[in-house]
Amino acid sequence: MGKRYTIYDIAKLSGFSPKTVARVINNESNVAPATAAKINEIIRSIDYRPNEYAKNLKSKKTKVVLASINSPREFPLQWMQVMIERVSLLCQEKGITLFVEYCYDMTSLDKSILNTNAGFIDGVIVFYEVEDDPRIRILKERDIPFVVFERAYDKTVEYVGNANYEALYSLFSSLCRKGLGSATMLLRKPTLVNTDRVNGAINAFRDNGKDVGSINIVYDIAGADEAYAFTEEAIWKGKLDELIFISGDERAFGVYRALTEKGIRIGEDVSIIGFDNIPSSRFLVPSLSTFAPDYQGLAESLILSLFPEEGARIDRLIVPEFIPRDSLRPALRQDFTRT
Amino acid sequence: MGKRYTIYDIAKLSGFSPKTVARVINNESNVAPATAAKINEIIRSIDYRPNEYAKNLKSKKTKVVLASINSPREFPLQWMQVMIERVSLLCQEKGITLFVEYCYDMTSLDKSILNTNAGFIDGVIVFYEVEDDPRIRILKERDIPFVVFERAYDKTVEYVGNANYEALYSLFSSLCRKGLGSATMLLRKPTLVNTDRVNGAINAFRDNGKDVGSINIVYDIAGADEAYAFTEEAIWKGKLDELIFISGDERAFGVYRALTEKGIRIGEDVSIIGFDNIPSSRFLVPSLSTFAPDYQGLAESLILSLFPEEGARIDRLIVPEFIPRDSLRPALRQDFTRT
DNA sequence: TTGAAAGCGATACCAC
DNA sequence: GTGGTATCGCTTTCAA
Repeated sequence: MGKRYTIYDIAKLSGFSPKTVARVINNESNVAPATAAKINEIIRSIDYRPNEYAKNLKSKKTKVVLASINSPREFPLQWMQVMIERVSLLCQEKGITLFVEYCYDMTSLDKSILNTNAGFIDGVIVFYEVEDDPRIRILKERDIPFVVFERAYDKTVEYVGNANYEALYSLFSSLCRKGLGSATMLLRKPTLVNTDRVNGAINAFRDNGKDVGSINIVYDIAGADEAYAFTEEAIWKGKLDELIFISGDERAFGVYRALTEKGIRIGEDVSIIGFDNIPSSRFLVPSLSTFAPDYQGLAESLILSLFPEEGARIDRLIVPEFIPRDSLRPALRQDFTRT
Repeated sequence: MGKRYTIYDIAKLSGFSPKTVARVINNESNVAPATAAKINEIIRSIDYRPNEYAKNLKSKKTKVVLASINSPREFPLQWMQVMIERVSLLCQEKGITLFVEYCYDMTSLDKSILNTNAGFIDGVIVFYEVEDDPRIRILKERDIPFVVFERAYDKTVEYVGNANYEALYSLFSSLCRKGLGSATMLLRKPTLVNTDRVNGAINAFRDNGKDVGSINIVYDIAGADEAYAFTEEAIWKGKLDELIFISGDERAFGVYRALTEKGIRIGEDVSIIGFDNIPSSRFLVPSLSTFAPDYQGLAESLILSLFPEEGARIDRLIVPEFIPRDSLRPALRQDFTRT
């Protein structure tokens, strides 16, 4: 029961040699159609499935990708899941096997696949890279191909991500032209992703003849709690800017709550913009304006940079689409071309 | 460069036989301490890593678990991500390798790992089982151990999940005693998960001497959009019940929006309860009451039922904790013991 | 306590 | 077109 067949069994059953069976299995040329037909019939009838381990012992055939996720201690952010899902589906299409591994503690990678199974893995996607990321050290040491998602600290390294600078530059340029005078940017850490976003906004202000000092950059907004606390304090101190950009829609919920509690009207007294376009954003009252990353495109570029394909262009920086919604003051909301 | 060492290299380097090297690597007994020390030293110095494929060719040693996710077409729900993260971390601890695979189309599983690599995989966690799930057919055929997350349609099958019936029964009992008279339950499909929830609520009504007819069960609420549309219509028709339970916090956002737009006060005119305890729930205004599943416990039970451990009890049904918040009318909110 | 040799189930190379 | 056989790197069995 449950006996597993091998090519030798098929060889015996068909009367041909194991090599010929292998030829049929791998769709090699130089096999008589009749032979192939006969062997294929047997393969089907016994429900033969090759042994993955044997297949990869002599020569590595199966492509294996590892998605390594340095999970932030906060509740995971939704875009991550969409990203993984897209990557998973793509891998399936291309016959790539996908591991997903979360790691909490960058210092104890001992048991991780990344560290243990060199030679087993053909490519790694590094999510949430940190400065001097030990994962990247290991990957470099072991000569394993990898891509980082979003701009890497390590400049020598390939990455794929949102065109954060361009997105923010173009958004704030447009807003400045419509009369925006001041803004607050709430961000987690001064990561490269965030500094790109900040620089985009600042340069837009400058290039549109506005006072760069009117942009208030605030870091250490780890989650919605901090966003709430910050907003509450800003209201209390009477220091609320015209617009708040907050990195990550999930965090925007904290801003909304603080504002709502204090009776400040979002989309009228103040404008809010998020990033990621999680589905719930549409249902906030008023609906949250945000950037929608091209998750599918990002996934494709990620896989392509691990396994380049003839003639396939890799977009390393993909511009997210701005989705204007009711959280923008009417004056700021106009003239965006929704696609 | 990047030459991979084998046990033969180590044998040569140490002067012992490959078998002795293997003994050391696998911590077998019958090795002289001095021998072990010497060999271990060499292993460390050359940064030896065993070949996974060779290791598993003769006899399967590595445990491989596949998380198979039948992804709903809607944006993925957040609890799924938490679940996977917990499972991933647990696998890491136990030296289990975890694959994650999403599938959209239950009818085209051809390219999936599940279908392709039998013999490679030692256990599967099936998420979002559907009726007559082809995945389960394959798993049974191929004799691959598996668990289903949440109560399975297939009665012959092992599962681990939330104690949905108990959770809803106990909640609604408590609410009935505090005077709840009518309620609406918004659900996606009449899955077993949902019918358990429904039955829990209905029986609580009955056992507390309330009219079971006052519970309004509504299916086909796939996402927040449908929840919004339903609520809007209920308001318009003047048919709003005292309380709305909605399966999945994400969907509750639609209810909130409809209610807010119409000026109906949540937590006063009407009470709302969700399920999943996503972090954003706390930031809704008013904060959303919900059930918090024990994700860690669920992950542990899932892995344990795939690979039972001596003396470890498996909780197949884990009661989620009810988190009362401001979305409950004060009269209904009292007397819950927050833990 | 140690080692020799025979697999495991594919692939690869070279004959025919 | 087809087949023989060495080979991949480890485990297993049995003998010393």
